[in-house]
Amino acid sequence: MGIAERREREKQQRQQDIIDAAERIFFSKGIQQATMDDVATEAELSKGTLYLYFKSKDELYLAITLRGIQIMTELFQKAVQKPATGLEKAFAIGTAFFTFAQKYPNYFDALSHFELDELQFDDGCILATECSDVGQGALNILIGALKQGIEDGSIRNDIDPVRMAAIMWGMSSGIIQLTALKGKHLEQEHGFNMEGIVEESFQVFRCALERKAENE
Amino acid sequence: MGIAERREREKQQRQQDIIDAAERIFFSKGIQQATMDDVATEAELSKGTLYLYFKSKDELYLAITLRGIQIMTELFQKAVQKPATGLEKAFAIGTAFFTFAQKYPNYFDALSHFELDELQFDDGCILATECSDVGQGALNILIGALKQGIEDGSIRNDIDPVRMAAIMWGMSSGIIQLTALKGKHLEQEHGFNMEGIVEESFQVFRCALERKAENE
DNA sequence: TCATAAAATAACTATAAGTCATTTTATAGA
DNA sequence: TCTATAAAATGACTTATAGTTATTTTATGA
Repeated sequence: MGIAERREREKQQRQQDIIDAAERIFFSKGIQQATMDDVATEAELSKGTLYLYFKSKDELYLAITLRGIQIMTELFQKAVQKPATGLEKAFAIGTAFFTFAQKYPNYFDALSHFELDELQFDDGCILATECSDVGQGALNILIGALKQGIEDGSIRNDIDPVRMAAIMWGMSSGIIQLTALKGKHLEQEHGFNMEGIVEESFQVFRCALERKAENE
Repeated sequence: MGIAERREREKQQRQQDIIDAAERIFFSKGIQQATMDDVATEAELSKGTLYLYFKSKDELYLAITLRGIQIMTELFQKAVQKPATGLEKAFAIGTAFFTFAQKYPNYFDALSHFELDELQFDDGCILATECSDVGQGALNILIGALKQGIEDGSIRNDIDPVRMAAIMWGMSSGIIQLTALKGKHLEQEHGFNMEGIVEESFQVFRCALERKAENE
């Protein structure tokens, strides 16, 4: 049944086209200001058609969020390719996270809002579940790096990798939100550059992860 | 002019009453679901009257946010009363921050959203400015503690207190968002308790703040 | 060529934020 | 006490926009 397959492909393509249009509108005007009519016009479709593909405006934004999380996860996967030790991998992931936030601020923003408002989506929302799952996959990469580090001796062995990954995740998110959102303000008011903040944050993590001296 | 003063007092009181009503509505239904008509009914006023006191729904929510930030700042002020050293004060502030988030989750939620969406308010918005200012005051308490710690020798002297305060602020916010929002989920899925996460986060900070051994 | 199903449309409804002409209330002066 | 005026409050109204649905268009297979 080649036709059925083609139609399915076209349907998928149309869905992606709608997300493309929604991205352009949402990212340029801001989600609050953007309307579904805007998106429909941008996608060269009627508004009703949008609702054939997405249940609501929130769900359409969630589709964009998922894209962001997927991109981030891919960056994490690439980041752990080269480094040898677990510690180095952990820092490579950290760097990738900051790079992601800088390169795709709109996706990072979407991610932040998702994490803050995740509970508002019910369990039936497939896209929300997928966002959670893919996000968990990203976290698993970090957990894996920490585990490896404990084994290869580059990371202290008195930490629980899952707990520490959660902590690093939360802390990194917080730092990036700070730098990404208030970066310019902090630079102007306090005169310190954001890369320095990020660098210093890494020092904090290094201190927490590295094996303590034997004489302690 | 005793009458003018009384009227001013009454006006202030009414404003507070509206915020009270809005809190009950917003906190129970959620901001998205709550309507200004709901608030008006709860406040036993007409909707038009609400708009005599607040320019918009967002601004009304900002008034609630400000309350939260003020409460948090007061907790910080109390927290630094007892401890002697700067390091102890810093940790007392950290504890106060976590306590605040646990005791007033709705205020913490408001604070998180404010930090994430702060830029959407223009400079003319007095309430937004006030939130920023009071929030800066809270941060200044932490900065002061770090400065004192550097002087009294309880905190290593190779850090910049302002930068480190910003980092600790960002990281703490991130951790609390993680524990406050996903706490139950993490407990069920991964079986670790939130207090442990918070405790371990403190260890990370301790490691970053304490003076290194002399032999390094 | 026609019947059918899938896809798309656009006019429609519903909801809720925000406004404004009007009414009510409180106060100061006659 | 009565009245003019200003402040405060009202609620019906406007506007904006998310979401729905009856209808139309298009593609497919017999």
